[in-house]
Amino acid sequence: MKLPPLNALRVFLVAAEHHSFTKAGETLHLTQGAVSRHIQTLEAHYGLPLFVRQARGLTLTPEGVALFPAVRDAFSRIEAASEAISRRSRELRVKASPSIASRWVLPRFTQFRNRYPDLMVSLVTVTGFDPNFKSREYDISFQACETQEPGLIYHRLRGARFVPVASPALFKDKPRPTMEQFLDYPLLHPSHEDQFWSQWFALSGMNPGSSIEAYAFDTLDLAITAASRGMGITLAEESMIADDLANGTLVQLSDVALVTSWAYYLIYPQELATLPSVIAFRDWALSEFSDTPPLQDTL
Amino acid sequence: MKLPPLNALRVFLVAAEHHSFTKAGETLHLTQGAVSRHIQTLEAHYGLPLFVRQARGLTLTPEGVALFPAVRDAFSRIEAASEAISRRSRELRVKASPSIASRWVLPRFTQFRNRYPDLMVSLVTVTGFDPNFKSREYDISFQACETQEPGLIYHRLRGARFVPVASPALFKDKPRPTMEQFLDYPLLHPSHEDQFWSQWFALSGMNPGSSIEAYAFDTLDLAITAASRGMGITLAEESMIADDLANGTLVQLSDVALVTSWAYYLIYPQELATLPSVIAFRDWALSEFSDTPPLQDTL
DNA sequence: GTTTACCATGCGTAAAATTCATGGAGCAAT
DNA sequence: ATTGCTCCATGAATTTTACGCATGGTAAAC
Repeated sequence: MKLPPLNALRVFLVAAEHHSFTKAGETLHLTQGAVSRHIQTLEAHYGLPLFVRQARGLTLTPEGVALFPAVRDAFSRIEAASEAISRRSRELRVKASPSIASRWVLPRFTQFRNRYPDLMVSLVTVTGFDPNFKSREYDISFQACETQEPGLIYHRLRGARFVPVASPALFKDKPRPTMEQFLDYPLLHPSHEDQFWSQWFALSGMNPGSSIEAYAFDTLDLAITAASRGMGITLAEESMIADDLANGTLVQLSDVALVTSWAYYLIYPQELATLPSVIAFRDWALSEFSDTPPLQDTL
Repeated sequence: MKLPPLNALRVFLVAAEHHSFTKAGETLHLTQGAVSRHIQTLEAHYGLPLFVRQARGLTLTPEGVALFPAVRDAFSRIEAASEAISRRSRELRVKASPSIASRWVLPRFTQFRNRYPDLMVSLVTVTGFDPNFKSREYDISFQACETQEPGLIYHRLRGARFVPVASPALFKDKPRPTMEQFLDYPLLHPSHEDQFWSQWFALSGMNPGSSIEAYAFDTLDLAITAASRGMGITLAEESMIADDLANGTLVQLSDVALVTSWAYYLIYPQELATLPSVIAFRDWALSEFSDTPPLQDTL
């Protein structure tokens, strides 16, 4: 394959569009002389003239006419593909469950955006997990999970640890309840399915019986919000309540923590592992969210 | 329109095809280091990697995969168009009537081919004249004509002048015939239609009567060939018999020349006027065939 | 451990692109 | 004709870029 000088072709294209070397030079931020030389190079390559130079204006020779649409199409094809792939490097869609989104990601999100102002980061909070990223609705996902799918890269962030918390207003002037006194208050369940409270009591050596008066919530986030409004005592994932404990909205009622068998992971498809946006977000998330020092990346 | 560095794109294409910078370098007659730098340039332009470098071999990132077909298609489009237009500059189809072809063009043709060995010149000897070159079967034409069509460029070569010639063998030991004795020999007509002999005799002040014993031929060439074989006396166009007179195959029997109202022209379409092959052939033909010094080209 | 086969990179040089300044050709208006 | 204007072409100098060379590093294979 013997291609003509490609940069000269680019100049040819612009010159042919403008019917002027001078205007082409302005468009390309070149002098008129440089344009002239590029065209000469191209004409020498083909051994024939591409433009008819007249004092009144520039016209294409039949060969120039034949060349023009091919060059235009070829370059617009390259341009389109380039645009497509460079957009992928500037956009990042992060998926998180509502709880993780509002309690983990959002509080720290502006920090990330400030560090990478050119990156268009969006937060997707679909519930349910598309395990193979087949829907392509997001690029990287915060996810609590136990199994690993092939083709995906998993970075463990931290194990989930649940501790009992409540609003200090719940107790008014009374002293904080001991473990045994928890049952005097409404127990808020952060899940409809998992029996977090039963497991936690078992861990503490208690058996409060099966009839625990309680409200159950859809998400961990909602249970925490309810607790912070004084509705009762809930089990909250430690990493989600740092702010609330710090500003006194919630108080931790015990050091006994229920450690579940699953952990939170940051997950993304292997084929996105080379994207700078994915790499940047991963590195940031690991340093922010992990409970262990950053590991050597397996990549 | 902001295009990526085009030469780097070319290198990317070859490297992607070979899955190797080293092999790409060999193909492109570059060192491996130069290829590496081109790819770096391209990756810096996009801000993302296009190749995954492994010790075992090179693979494309998803972005590289997306870019590859676009670049391949774009360059092959340019290549096809380039091939089409540069072929036009290397080929030239010359049209001439059989007489002009065999008596004018062919004897001098090798001279032209030797001067432009890269040019593929072919001689087309269709009879009949496609006045607007619409059939596109030939690029430039030798043609005797009186009228001019718009869109075509005409270069006058020479007027047609007919003189009587015959083979010296026709007269054996007898002296060459005078004008009045021509009728003792067969008169060969170079045309079925035109009454060249009647016009020539009229020019000479003779009236031989309407019943001239004669053979008529389809072309000027055939009549000359017949005369050179001793079949009789013919009227021959001067420029066609230079060789025969020089080597004694034919002898000229009179200085009286019949000058017709038409002339021979070299004709080609205006849109081919910029082709180097057309220009080269035109200049050569004018210097070889013209009976006047070269004119300033009107183009 | 050693070799091998890659790609990356610092540095010096060669080549190419670009600018600047100037010249020349065709056209239009005076 | 003459002048002025608008383009493109071009010689020379300069800046920029590409390239080769030699070397270094890394991961797999022997």
